[in-house]
Amino acid sequence: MVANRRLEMMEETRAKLIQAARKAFAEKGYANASMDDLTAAAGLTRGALYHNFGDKRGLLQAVVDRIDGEMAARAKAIGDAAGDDWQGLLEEGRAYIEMALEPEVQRIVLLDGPAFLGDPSQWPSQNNCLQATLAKVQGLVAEGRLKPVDPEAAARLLNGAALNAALWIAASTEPQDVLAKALEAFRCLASGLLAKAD
Amino acid sequence: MVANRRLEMMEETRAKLIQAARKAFAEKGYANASMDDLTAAAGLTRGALYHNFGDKRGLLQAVVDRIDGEMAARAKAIGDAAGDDWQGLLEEGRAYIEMALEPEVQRIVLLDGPAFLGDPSQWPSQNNCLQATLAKVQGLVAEGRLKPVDPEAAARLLNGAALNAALWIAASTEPQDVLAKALEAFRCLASGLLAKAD
DNA sequence: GGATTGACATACGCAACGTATGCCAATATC
DNA sequence: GATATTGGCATACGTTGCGTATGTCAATCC
Repeated sequence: MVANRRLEMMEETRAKLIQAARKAFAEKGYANASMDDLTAAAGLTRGALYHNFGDKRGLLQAVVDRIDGEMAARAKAIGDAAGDDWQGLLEEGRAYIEMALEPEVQRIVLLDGPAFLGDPSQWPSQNNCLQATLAKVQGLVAEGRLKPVDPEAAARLLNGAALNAALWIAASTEPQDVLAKALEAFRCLASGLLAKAD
Repeated sequence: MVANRRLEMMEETRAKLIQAARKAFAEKGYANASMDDLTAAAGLTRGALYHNFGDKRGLLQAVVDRIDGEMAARAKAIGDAAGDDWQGLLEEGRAYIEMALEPEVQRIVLLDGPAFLGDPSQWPSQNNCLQATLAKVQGLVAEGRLKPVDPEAAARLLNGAALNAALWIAASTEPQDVLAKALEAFRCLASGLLAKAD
């Protein structure tokens, strides 16, 4: 039963480091986060870091994968909850915009991620959020409810629009007000994909 | 006539540093660009840098402002060349996507800029590109050709969509093919803003 | 129960940023 | 026109932080 106690410890170490990194990266940004401070906050040293993640970028990669996965799960749950696929797509967009308001998501996944890891679609995690949106668009195109547009193109542009909306909202002094405007504009843009106006 | 020879020299120094920085930042990224190397390539030392720009971020700021200004000028020229305002908006979007394919623009303005300088709309340069798009959208809304959507919201989401399209294209192995798909999708999305289908 | 593996800590070297200081030419002052 | 002064830029230094090489100790293996 007790299997490998060492592997258990290692998983715990990785979890502690990822947790501390989420906090540090979100607060100071990837570039300004000190690995000494970060590991010390987790009750470890840089030794554990380089042993488990190779280098600083490896840790960022792990953190991004984790958050990206959580985002995709939330978006999928919200999208699936809507009975209608089209409503699901809109809800997913809304969820994406709202999630992007969280400092962790915004700073780590949306700003530092692309800058230090390169284009998100090339990430090993495969950008789960994009995949979720893509699946919905593909379904709607197949049903004929959307114009015969390239599904990947549509999904990517929708995601990009949502991202910028989030950055805008986060920087504004009236987030609620701006959120409403952004969602309305998002609905307008998305409706351009419809085969016929609803 | 000869006015201040020292000020002339200083302008030249600033220009040389900005030029070298454009190259270095585009090739290695902001974080990995060494100020020693960069200034040496310009025939200067870090002394000139800190005297003229304060710090490394100051130089990035100056470079971004410069490129952003050039982009806005090009986009405006292209948009104005179209007789129709709506066509102008689409052309501007196309121009934005295509410009974002240039490594300098992509790496410096779109990736490192937001990561190290924060939200673009907060930049002193005021994000000229966004302003140009915003002006066109405002005009079209006033004419009643677009739905009464918040112009700033629409402009920001359009820009965001274009940006993601560019990242996608740049990372693809078939840029021309992907560019076509992206432009088609962009047209679809934008048409969602129209008061009535054209 | 000794040998070995491996997870993590410790110690070191190096690169790069920012600052303090120095130098020298261009302007100002008389 | 000679001296004083300003300021643009170079030089020198301290500090921080990453990555690697080495050490240590507990958990598994034979």
